[in-house]
Amino acid sequence: MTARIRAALERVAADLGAPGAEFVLERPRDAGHGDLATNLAMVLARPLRQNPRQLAERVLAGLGLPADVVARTEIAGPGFINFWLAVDQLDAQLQAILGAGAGYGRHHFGTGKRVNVEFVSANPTGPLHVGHGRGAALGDGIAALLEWSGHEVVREFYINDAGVQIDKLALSLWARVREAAGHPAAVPEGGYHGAYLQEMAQALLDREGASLAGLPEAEGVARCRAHALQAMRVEQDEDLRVFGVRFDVHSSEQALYHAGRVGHGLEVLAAKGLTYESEGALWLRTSEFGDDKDRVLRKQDGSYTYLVPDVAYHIEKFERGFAHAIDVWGADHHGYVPRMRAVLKALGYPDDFFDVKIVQLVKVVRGGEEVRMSKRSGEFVTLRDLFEEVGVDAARYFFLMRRGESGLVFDVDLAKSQTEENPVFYVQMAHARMSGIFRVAGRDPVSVTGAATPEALPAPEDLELLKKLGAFPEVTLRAAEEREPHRITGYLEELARVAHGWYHKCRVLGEPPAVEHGRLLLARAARQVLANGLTLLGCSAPDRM
RNA sequence: GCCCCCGUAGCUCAGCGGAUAGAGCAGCGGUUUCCUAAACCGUUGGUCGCAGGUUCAAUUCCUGCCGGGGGCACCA
Repeated sequence: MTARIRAALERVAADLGAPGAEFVLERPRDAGHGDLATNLAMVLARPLRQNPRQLAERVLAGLGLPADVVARTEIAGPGFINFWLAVDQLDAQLQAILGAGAGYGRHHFGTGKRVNVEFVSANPTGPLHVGHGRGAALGDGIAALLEWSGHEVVREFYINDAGVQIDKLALSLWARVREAAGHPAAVPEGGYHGAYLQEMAQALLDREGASLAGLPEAEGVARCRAHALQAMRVEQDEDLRVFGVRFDVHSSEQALYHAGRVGHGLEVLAAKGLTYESEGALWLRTSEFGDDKDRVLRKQDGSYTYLVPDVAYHIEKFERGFAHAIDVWGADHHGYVPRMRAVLKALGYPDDFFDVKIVQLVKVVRGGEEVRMSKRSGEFVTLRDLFEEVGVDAARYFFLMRRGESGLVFDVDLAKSQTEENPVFYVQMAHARMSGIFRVAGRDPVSVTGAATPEALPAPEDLELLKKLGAFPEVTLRAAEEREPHRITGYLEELARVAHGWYHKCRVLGEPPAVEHGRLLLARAARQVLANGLTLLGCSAPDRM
């Protein structure tokens, strides 16, 4: 439908002497401006040197769209052309929703493209906290949006299992093991003080025996390192599994070294002439590609900086054949973005290969007071604490409600509340109500088929609901293009509001047969779209609450 | 000092360069013989941080300020 009008507009633009004019044909925010509106006449005003409203008349005269497609048009405001679609197009829209079913809202612009979405990638040095949860929800949400647009998506978790932080973890656990066995010991400067390491130490002693604490330090630390890495992985994986996030690939920093990928990365950079030696260190010329300054790759002491394995990792992603590599990073890494961009640009990768989505901090509020978290002191809110308290659905939904770049206030009381004020509840309730109609009717929604005549949907609320349902594919398209799941939550809340209003105003069961049938179709469509949206966000769509 | 993000209603936030800037909550006023009142309807409330610029058109793009947050390493 939209495509047909767009094509007609393009033809008229060409006829008027402005082929290829860039105009917009969209669903206006204000229902009083029709079903579709275009700014074509205003865009043409400048090149054709003519008044936009006069041009709009010439455009309309040249369109020649039949009355069974467009029922009415008008020229409004500074030169907008508004279109009202013929009413029987609305039944076509209803059939499109029911016909597509669980696939309604999917797109194909990504077909044939492989995309890598890397997220969470928490250091294996402690339990996942709420910030990781936001990253998990966002990364999974973006991955789902990309799948919905036809991409082949790989969800990937990068394990920073090498480097200084892991050394500290191993030393910290070793200290706890010694301590628990009655030896004098202290968690080192800059180490991890959380209670979870005391528990882990005790569990390790129980399993291995007290002799563990008497091992020579080097061996004891090595044992602790191996155990801590493994145990943290298991714990994080389990949290994520319960949270509904599954990864296809776990990439390990250690493995990158072992597989020679790090050396390969350095060779690739050197072969492009991007590196040079200075002051005993090896540098990368990132400043020529948008970074503030050049960056060190190999320090004076011969060890590599954090950048090296990370660059090697992104080279590897490119060489694995991904069209896009999307990283979800915490706000504390945002300063790192220009540097990585510079490197990949220097390597000559396409501009749209690498994209970073930043998630700002999460502020957890309970009873109107902020719940503080501090990894150092060991007092923090873990992801598990949070979703065990509010439920996985609420946690995922809340994490996705805001754009990643915005700070997020997570109101625990609101997330738990079973009232209209809680957006997850509100949206799920709308789905449950639609389901309730079929339950009372004793019918399977899928069994309701056929066409809806205009007489079968007599109320303005019927048409309003149908229109809102019709907007879903545009929302998923834009959300996928921008990689912004919060657009889905916003839409679902609008849809839920319209659906609740419709439910209240428009009876279904017991109406004249034609109306009952039309509204059952509409309820089925609404239930489908609500379910599709919730599924896309990783939330359940309950039939009753 | 430099970089990034944010600044929109009392609060939390939406708003691909378009029309009279929206929603939820809070406030005020209503609604229930009814498929879940766990709901619905109406209404009050705005210098879109400030100043320039580009444009037929700027909350949106650009520049500079102001305010809030985050980041600045041969740490990860």
